[in-house]
Amino acid sequence: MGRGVEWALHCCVNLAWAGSPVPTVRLAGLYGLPAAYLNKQLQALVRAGVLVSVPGPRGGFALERDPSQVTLLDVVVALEGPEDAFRCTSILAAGPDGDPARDYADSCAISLSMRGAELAWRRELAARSLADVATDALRYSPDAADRVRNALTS
Amino acid sequence: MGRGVEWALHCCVNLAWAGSPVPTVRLAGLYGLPAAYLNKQLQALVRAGVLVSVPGPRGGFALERDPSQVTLLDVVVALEGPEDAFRCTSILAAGPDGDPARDYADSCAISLSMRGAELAWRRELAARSLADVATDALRYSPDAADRVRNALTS
DNA sequence: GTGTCGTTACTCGGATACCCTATGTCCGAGTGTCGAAGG
DNA sequence: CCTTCGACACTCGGACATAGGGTATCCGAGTAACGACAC
Repeated sequence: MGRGVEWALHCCVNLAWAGSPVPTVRLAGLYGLPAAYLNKQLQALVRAGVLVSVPGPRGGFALERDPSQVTLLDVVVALEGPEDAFRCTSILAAGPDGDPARDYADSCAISLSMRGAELAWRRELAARSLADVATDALRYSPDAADRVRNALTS
Repeated sequence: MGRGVEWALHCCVNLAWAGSPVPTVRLAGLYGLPAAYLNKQLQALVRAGVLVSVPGPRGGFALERDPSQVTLLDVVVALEGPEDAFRCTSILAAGPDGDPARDYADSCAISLSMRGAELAWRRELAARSLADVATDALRYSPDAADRVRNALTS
């Protein structure tokens, strides 16, 4: 999985705390990340409908929806793509008595097992929203939101 | 995820049906796979203790344990490595009031959520053995085992 | 004082290089098998 | 007929190329803010 996913998740939580648009340079400066590359990830989130971008001075990125309406799965899918990590290429089609024209993704026992595991993974990610994560973070360090807001608006 | 995982899983099920050592060329020939590269994957399975390799004529690869004692997770970990897909690099350490020396993997809410999801994924894979998969496959096409045995010993 | 306009600086967005890992290929070391020769 | 020996063929195992995607960077298009100017 791309490293940009970690950056994007942290940025989304920070944007939830910020409330107003924040430029990429400011977000990247928080953790010393390469701003231009982070920009690329945030663009993908805009295309996926997770963020909105505001051009010009006082512009930047902001959450499109309420933090409780954005799941971790939304962010991961936006950056990694919708296809599963395990790709069934239907190699059974070339096997003994296999039908070269058929798609075995829905009948091959291996494909089904792997897909079941990924489904469990997706279910966990879909059950956790940015708001949940932000709440957990505040439970651990209650003034994190204030510190982030200060750092982003200084 | 590497494409070799799919090949390795199918080969493991076929080896369970074969019972005796099968050379790489024979396994690759079943599905028209590149034999030398498949060999590389099988070597990794040997290093992980999933398969045993027998050199010389009448040699090849065979399962080290009973098919019911090999889980899908064993095969995946052998090829993809034990580390999680999501890598927490503790970028919080560089953030506001972050401790540059600390490892945030066990306290960062994002890291914990992602790890929880991967744990669910691993649990699913660990719950399915090669024997389970083979049984499911036979439920769909009952003579698959015979066909594979014939193709491997012809 | 107020409205208008031009300049400016700031932001995103896409186009452009680079590098590492997955992918694919090849040849050598080791070993069991088979056959022939000898007893 | 049985044993022994030697050559052979087969297999794994690791070392050697290649390609595609993640990673990183830069520059141009567009826009809102700000200040100056005219009324």
